[in-house]
Amino acid sequence: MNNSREITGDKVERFGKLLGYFGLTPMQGRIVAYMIISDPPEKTFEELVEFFNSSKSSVSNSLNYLLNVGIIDYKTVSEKRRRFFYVTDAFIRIYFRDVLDNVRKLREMIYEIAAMRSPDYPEATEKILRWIENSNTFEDSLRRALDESGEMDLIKI
Amino acid sequence: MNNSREITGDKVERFGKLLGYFGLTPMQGRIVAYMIISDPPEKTFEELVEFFNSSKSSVSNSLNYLLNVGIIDYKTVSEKRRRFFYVTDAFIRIYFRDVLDNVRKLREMIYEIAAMRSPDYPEATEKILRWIENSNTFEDSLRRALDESGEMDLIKI
DNA sequence: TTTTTAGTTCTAAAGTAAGAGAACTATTCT
DNA sequence: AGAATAGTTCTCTTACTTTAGAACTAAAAA
Repeated sequence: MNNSREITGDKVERFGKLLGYFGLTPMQGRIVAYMIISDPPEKTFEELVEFFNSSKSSVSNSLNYLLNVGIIDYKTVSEKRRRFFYVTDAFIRIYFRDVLDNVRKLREMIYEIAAMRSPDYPEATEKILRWIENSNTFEDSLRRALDESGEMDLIKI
Repeated sequence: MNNSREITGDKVERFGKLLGYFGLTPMQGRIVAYMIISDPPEKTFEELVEFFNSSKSSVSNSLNYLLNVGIIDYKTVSEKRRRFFYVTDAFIRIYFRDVLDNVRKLREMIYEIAAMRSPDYPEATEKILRWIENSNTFEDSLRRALDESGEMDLIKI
């Protein structure tokens, strides 16, 4: 238990880095990772600043971003002023919602382009129409997966 | 037709920017967008440098990246030295393959964390197990969608 | 009313990444 | 062999992002 802080810190860094692939900055990733890995899962502003030995501004901005997109939320305890932040259930679905949104935009754009292409290069246009089919396949299955995993929590966010 | 170059350029910028959400740099996005929008769909190095009025290094690096990940390919014409680049069919699936890969890594990491958590906060651990379920749902449907859209072209890349 | 708590906001510094420009290279043509 | 083609590779600049540090603020406590 004496070097568990080191081990935890290392895991937080590895997990935090992985979260970078999902669009979080290093500090945002670290915060989410730390909340998931350590006990208790609720952390205060001050605890985060201290654990990471980082600036308050960095933690403040990171927490506000994470709150805004719904990855974290907080609870209050009566007779206590500070907030206790924790990671929400919606975390993974938020990422997929963004992916879905991008694919929808892409499909719309490709559709627009297919419609305005000259008839001189039918093969090129056919290829584009296949992309639209592909996009539809991905959109449908993503949407189904989102529904399956319970879109309700997302809506309230 | 006199200002079609302007209109095309504008569409290329808008589409290119959208491709930025899929992880491409502005120049990579512009190149892919231009190849999709304009006729003929095959473009040479020199044409790209000229159309975008950009540096050869930027186009060279962008093309090599796009070739490496399989978003574009090229054909040669006998008795001609330069290569004719075009966007492959695999384009959208490559993006989803990356998403799938990230989700798999995330699930593995979450699983690892869930396994080593203390039993003191069962609710937190339960939440994590729900994330694993969620990840599985997304992974399965993405994998199915990838299979459906024909993984074969991807394998040859 | 003063002080403390729990942050926020502003400016600036450090670190990254994209693209430019020029020099360089390998192949082909003359 | 010399010149041209079709790029590549290197270094530098500019722009953008992330984090730090310090000053500031609103609410609660003393």
